[in-house]
Amino acid sequence: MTNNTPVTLKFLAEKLKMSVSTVSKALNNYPTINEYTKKRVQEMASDLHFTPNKSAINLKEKKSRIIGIILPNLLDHFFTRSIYGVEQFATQNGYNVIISQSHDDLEKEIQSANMLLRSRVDGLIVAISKNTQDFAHLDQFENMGIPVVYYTRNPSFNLSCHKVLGNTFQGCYQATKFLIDRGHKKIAYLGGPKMINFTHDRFNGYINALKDNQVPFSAELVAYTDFDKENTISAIKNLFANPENMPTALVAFKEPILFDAIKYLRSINHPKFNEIECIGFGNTSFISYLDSPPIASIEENPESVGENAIKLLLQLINKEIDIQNYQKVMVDCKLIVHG
Amino acid sequence: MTNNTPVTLKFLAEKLKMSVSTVSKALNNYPTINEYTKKRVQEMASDLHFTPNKSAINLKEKKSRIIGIILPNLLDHFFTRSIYGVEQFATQNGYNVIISQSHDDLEKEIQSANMLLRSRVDGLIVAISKNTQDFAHLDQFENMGIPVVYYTRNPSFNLSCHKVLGNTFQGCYQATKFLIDRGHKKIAYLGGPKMINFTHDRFNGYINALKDNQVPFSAELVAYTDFDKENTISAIKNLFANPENMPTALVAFKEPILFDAIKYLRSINHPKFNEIECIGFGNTSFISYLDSPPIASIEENPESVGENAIKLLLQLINKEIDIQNYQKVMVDCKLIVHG
DNA sequence: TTAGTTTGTGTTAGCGGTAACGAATTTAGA
DNA sequence: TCTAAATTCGTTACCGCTAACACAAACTAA
Repeated sequence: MTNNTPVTLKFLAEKLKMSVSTVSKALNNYPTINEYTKKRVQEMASDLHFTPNKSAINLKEKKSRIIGIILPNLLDHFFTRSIYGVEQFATQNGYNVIISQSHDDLEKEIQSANMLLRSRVDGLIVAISKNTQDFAHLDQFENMGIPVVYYTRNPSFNLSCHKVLGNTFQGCYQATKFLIDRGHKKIAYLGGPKMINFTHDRFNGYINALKDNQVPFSAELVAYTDFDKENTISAIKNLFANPENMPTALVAFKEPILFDAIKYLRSINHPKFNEIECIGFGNTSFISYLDSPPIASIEENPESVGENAIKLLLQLINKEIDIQNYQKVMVDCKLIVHG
Repeated sequence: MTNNTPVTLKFLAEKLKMSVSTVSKALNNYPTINEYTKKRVQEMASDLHFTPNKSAINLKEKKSRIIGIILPNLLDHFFTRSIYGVEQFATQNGYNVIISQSHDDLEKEIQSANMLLRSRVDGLIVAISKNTQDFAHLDQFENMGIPVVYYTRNPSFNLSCHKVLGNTFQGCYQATKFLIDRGHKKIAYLGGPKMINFTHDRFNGYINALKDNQVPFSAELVAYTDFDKENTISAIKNLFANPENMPTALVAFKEPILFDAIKYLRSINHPKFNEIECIGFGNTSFISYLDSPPIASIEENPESVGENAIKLLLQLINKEIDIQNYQKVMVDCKLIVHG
């Protein structure tokens, strides 16, 4: 059943004994084409399963109607959920999406960027790898007039770029405030890698909530970890080291890390384990299966982050916003209290 | 910093006072071009950040070096892990990957297929939606000479297609055998939606393990559910309804569903709860956080499934295997016994 | 009747590359 | 010294599609 002659406009034109341009215009519903002619062409096209060649159109139109996304990985539900928001809105507006994972590796991120550049994407949405310090591979896009929107993970020091972020300050503030309102005075904070930009914002949310509610800050109650379990455990050990200053609550920068912490605390039979109340960023669906679940989750609304990123990107593509007029969009978090 | 004149071959040629073809051949390292000329061209190209336009190349070459993937969704770790296998091998061979989610919706699957067809992907890897009965939108590809490999979810009745599957029969057999070897005689089986093709294979694995080990089969110990929690609970109620025929072990078709089952059994304070041993398909990372974890997991090796799919696809693209010579590849599961 | 409009279709150039073919220059062999 | 064979680069057609422009036929108005 394999056709050897591809069905092109030219092929249709020959079959119909018309010119290619008439066929093209008929298929694109040009007003200058006779209705009867349009019908004939469109019928022939569907009979022969004509599929326009996107490469040819891209070449001619100088746009691809493709949006590129670069993100660290697809195993993190934050990212997969954010893609959902991007895809929805992109598809509605006639754009397709190419997703590329960097696996948090700068080299792979550069490869992905170059690939997407060659593919002449109309715009790029990117969450940078944790090692990205140099941005030459991403700056190329703007140099070619292709807008770039950084989302979530972004070059924090750089103001000359478009950003869409979760309002992680507000999320952490709200969580801390919630714990204070429940009577906690010793609230520990377990932060993430200091290279990732939101780490600092979250800490500020924590600090500000303490201040605004006259809860004294103690440096002993703050520790940092990364995505490694061992480091998390040693951070937790430090937080719970001083019997005079024992935390009764914990805010963690990411839920799986919080689960490691909870698991450890239980494994050592912490005397007041049942009284410790925890909150982490994420709102993982697995929480319902845990025996000692966090009291609440900070829902980061990844779909909304993704949707805001693509909305901004499309405005930039359509020149509704000047590419040099750098935007910063914040998406609020929501505290989900678990039954 | 935005360049208004795009850097094309023509532009380079004018700068260098050479012809486009010389520039093209120099960049592609043709042996007929003088070494010194090549050096000049390549330096100029990198100075001006020349990026070849993929659309133009695709149009000329009649291939895109893009592989399309259609899958139900990215929230299921089986699929995201399988993508990893595909991407790795595709990238190594100079192919890029476009991922498109169907969200288990036939209409979206058709849209994705048409989009990928217009993009002239060189090959397609697809896990069909649970509602896909008609395959016209996928058959188009083969009609145009573009190979399609079905993976995991595939049209079970159709032999005229390429398939790469997890050996779900073997996985379920092994799990059942493991439980038998641990002395269980009453092993319940919780199956998935009957429309999904692997459901039947898994059941056969279960049945055959029983037979081969002279464990009597009881229809009371078999129930089916889908991805809905309520249905899972009512299935579990049925399985544990008869006090004369109470299961001591359980094999479930997917881990999150198994977790729902475990949670329910514990919530009703099942008298022998601690003695019940469970196994599910998946090997979710969350298992380590559970208090009553399954005794083992059936690791489906999604990365390997993905890798086998792309390997087969590339062989088809390269005509190392005839497109009509339909292949079926099985990837074995592995039983992972926990702690 | 003649000129100006309207309507419908064809001609053609160009998007950015590739590569077959031709042509000019240099080198080698007799 | 002269011819044949390399070596190196340019000319050109083409991939599939779009759209500006040209153009012919039919229609309208004066």
